[in-house]
Amino acid sequence: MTRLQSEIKQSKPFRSLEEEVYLSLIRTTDALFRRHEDLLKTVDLSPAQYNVLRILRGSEPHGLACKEIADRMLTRDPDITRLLDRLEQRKLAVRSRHREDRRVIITRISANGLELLAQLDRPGSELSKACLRHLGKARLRELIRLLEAAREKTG
Amino acid sequence: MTRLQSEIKQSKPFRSLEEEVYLSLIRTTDALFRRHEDLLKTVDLSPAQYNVLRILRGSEPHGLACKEIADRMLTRDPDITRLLDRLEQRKLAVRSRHREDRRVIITRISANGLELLAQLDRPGSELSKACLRHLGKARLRELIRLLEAAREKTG
DNA sequence: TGACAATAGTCGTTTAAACGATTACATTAT
DNA sequence: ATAATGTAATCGTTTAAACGACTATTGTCA
Repeated sequence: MTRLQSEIKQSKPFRSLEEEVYLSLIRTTDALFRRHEDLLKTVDLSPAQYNVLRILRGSEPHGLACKEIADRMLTRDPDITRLLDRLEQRKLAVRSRHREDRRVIITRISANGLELLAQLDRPGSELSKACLRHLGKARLRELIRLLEAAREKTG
Repeated sequence: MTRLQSEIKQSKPFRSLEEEVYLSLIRTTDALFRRHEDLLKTVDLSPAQYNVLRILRGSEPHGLACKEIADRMLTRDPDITRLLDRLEQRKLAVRSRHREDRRVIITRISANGLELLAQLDRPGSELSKACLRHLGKARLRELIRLLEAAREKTG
């Protein structure tokens, strides 16, 4: 009986190693994700909003088009427009139309947005460390290698 | 420049190995998750609904209380009631009140539900394999070990 | 040039996720 | 016995996710 089996109180063995890896990935990621979500809730941000703000900070001072933001996100979002609407309403981002290609809207992070991110940098970093530091550098590096290898065939 | 950095077109290095692992987990899991979601969409099931159906199949012939279902889920769901409502409406599950403790509702998977799951077993298993088989047994086992170790401090 | 296709972003609508409050029943302690 | 506490599940409401249709602008090519 594997550890994951007992965690989810499953009596039957997994169909395959591949399936066990997939389920283990979901469970591990969800556990970490929830804790980060809790942190973000303290400032009323969703993980996707936080992700976009960090992308925008990284693209300063030029800003990015919607589609470019979508490409950079960790998880796919089907409606960037309204996500940006909410950030703009809260004055965390600013939008403006591109001069040359008037189809494009350029979004930049605002001073407020930068401030909010700055406030989250330390606790976010500490949280990841608190959850994963016990693995040690060697195993962390190995995990990164394996995850990259796992993504190879996912399109 | 790491692989994940170029995938998300990030110019700055990660703050720490722990943070890189966390982001890599999200990206890897999301990629696999999406493909499974697409499969489930063909029969109009959400991943959470599918998860519950499999839990219920595993608990046959006794069925489970709501809280027990919640405990076994891969991801936390804040409203099992309505998730089960939908399964019941579609005749994939059946609910009945516990005789001894009348607070408890026991849910069981229906014949329809079992049939639907049976129909998904093969393609689901094939999908995981298609995404991960290239790692080989040794690396799959190593990945499982590392993921279990990663979950140790996540509560 | 002018029709047609491609691209960028937005919007309408349906559905479900999330949160808190609430009901119903069981258990415990006094 | 009964009040208080705990537990199981449900429900009301707000908000956002998801999907497809739609508008606006640019690019292509006969």
